[in-house]
Amino acid sequence: MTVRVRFAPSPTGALHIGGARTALFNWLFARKLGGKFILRIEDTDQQRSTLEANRAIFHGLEWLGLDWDEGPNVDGPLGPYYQTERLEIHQKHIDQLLKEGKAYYCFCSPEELEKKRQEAAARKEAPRYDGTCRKLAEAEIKQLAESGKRKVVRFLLPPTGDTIVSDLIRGEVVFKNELLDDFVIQKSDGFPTYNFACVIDDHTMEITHVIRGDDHLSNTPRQILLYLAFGWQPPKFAHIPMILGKDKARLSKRHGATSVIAYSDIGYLPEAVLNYIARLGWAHGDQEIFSREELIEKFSLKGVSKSSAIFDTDKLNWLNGKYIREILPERLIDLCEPLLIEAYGNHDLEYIKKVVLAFHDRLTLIPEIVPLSKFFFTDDFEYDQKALEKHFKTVNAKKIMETLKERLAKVEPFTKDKIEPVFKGLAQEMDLKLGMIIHPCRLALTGTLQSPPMYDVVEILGKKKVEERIERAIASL
RNA sequence: GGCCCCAUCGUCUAGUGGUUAGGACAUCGGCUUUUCAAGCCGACGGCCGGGGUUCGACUCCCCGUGGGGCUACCA
Repeated sequence: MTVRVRFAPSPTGALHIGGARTALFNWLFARKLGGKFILRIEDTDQQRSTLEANRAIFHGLEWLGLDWDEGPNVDGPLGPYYQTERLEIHQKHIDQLLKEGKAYYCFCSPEELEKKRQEAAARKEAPRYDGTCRKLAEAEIKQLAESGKRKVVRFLLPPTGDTIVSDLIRGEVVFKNELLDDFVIQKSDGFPTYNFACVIDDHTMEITHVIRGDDHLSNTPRQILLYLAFGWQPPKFAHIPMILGKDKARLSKRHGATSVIAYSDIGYLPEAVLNYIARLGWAHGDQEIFSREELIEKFSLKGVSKSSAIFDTDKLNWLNGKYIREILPERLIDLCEPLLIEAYGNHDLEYIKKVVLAFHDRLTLIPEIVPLSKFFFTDDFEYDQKALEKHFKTVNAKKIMETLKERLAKVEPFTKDKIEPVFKGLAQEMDLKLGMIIHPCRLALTGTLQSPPMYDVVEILGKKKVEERIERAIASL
């Protein structure tokens, strides 16, 4: 039997980091085993589901390169792939349970239930549904229904016994049926609840492995009971650990960027994010860097850990820097160019390319190039105060700069291999350490003490700018 | 409250009864260099606590503690 897994987000917000990792593990599992990766949108919450969130989820998955074999926009034999388009299927199964006496109508209002819950809590009892409507007679049901009273459908649970979840990551987890209550499977708006729709859809879509967040483990016995009620074979389950924020609380907006797309906006590369989240809760020996192909090759549920993981931006940053250093120059240029144009207006593309390449090795996040390269695009910069004290207020600073200016004026063509000897020759003639020339020069040209290698900067800036800036420096000496 | 899951450096993790408990990020130091990064080398730093089991426990069992989850007409 071929493996079929699914990622089943609800479109109530952007694709967040946790969801992305769940999607990734499912995707890797399918790709590794030559199975199918299915995307199903669980949009049965009419209040919270939005079209925008739906698009955001696609966008996030696409950015990470997690393509689905069946799902929205990719027809498959077992669709549709929006849960709300499967309502007849759900209804049919609701009816079946009702008919078989495995489910029943409940007319208790939310207010009544809430009141009972509070009372139970006050008595320090578990807030479980008390089964009021379980014993309703046929005639009563009919009458209540005809009176237009809102109703839900509840699943009738076996009152005793154990339900065992056989989890691929956690082993066997035993739940006592008596601790569960008759949960709602169809809401008063006629929509199925999560636990029900999930089971019906997973079964009818022939899902073989349910790989999902740890937060669903406690829901699993309810779902298994449903499978059993239908006489179905449950899929295999694998509950992966959650991702937490620095404060060990579940990752949320409070922790800053949580949506995958936010990471794109901040300047992370999709391969870095992919690599990072793959390693959150999963390991393959000591290896840290994995290409997409390696991930597919090496992924296994056996490597998934049981404990939750804290999201560590520092490590993500390190990975991102590593990936940036490895990407093709053309790609880096494509990434940086719009940011530079936005910040500094239009400039010659060739010039922009040279600037970008000068910073290729020194970026952790793409947008860092904007402030770092400021001096390449504007004369409007101040000298760093401390640097000024150190490198401009030396006895022969003026002499050095004047001589440097004269010499550079004669360089032709103005390329770094012609520029370098000027600096070195000058140092030798004046019996100075090279730094004595380079430091003030860097300060004159960039206003700072940090820049790409000096000769590169001089060349890229060009003869005219270099002269102007050295003059400006001399004037301030 | 009840039930469930989890527990190795600050963080991500390797480990599967006998190891100097390994790697990575971060931090700190050194080297290199025209600066800053990068890179290389090194340092710091960990088996949550208590009981068992065993010749021997990070590893197995129990209890505690801590963290997380579920307990919705959310998913």
